[in-house]
Amino acid sequence: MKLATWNVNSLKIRLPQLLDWLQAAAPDVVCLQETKLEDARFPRAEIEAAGWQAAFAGQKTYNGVAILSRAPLGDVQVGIPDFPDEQQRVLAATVANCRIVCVYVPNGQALDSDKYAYKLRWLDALIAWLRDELTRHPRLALLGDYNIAPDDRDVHDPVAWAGQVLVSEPERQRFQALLDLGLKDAFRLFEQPEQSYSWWDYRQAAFRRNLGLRIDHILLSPELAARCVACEIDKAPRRLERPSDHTPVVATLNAPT
DNA sequence: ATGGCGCGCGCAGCGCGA
Repeated sequence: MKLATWNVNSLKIRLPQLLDWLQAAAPDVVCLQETKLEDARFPRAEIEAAGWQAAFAGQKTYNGVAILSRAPLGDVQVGIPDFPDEQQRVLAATVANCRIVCVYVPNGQALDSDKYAYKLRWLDALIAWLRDELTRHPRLALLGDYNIAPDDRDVHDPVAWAGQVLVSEPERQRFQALLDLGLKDAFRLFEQPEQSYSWWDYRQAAFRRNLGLRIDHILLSPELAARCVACEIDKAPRRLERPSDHTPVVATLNAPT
């Protein structure tokens, strides 16, 4: 089973690329972020015609998450329980006996911003919810745009980025708190190329120069981590015309024994 | 040189992302 996450930065613009990528990469479950579409405008027909089930929770202009699956999606849940939020950033569903949680973590903008305080509160609520959720779902995968580069090796220029949003210590502590729940960073279960990133700024020819950050992650509960045989960043979509600034991350799991 | 690009909205130029 292949699980994937991709921040598409507008599903309206990226739909043709997404459909091509689904065909080429052949994942089983895909979590999307920044769809930027109201539910009434979600391209359900095109996605279903390509052979996918879809659950989605969107809004106009900002945010928006979706889960696509070859197999039926059950127990769809929008948002973090007991954390009222107008921003559509969380979607969970059960697929093939696994709980899939799709997240678009707030960016935070800057350390002195209200948005940063919201990011930390949001992450605390996510952690508390997942602690509980893991007791109910031993097979759980948390996929998405975390807007956190967990380690200096996930940053092209750690000195320039030191202390800034996406790499600050409070954010990294929240990422560690997710690992402390027993979740494993699928990408780091394996030997990886140096300077592996999942996002590059549109400016400064950042992709060509590989000035990126690794901020899109797949975290797996122990039971799923034990079945994980590969995790890769797929840079191919970033080379296309009008790409998303993020690129997909894919984890491959063996069938349960 | 704090911009630089791309997106949505909506029809000019701004807010936002990371």
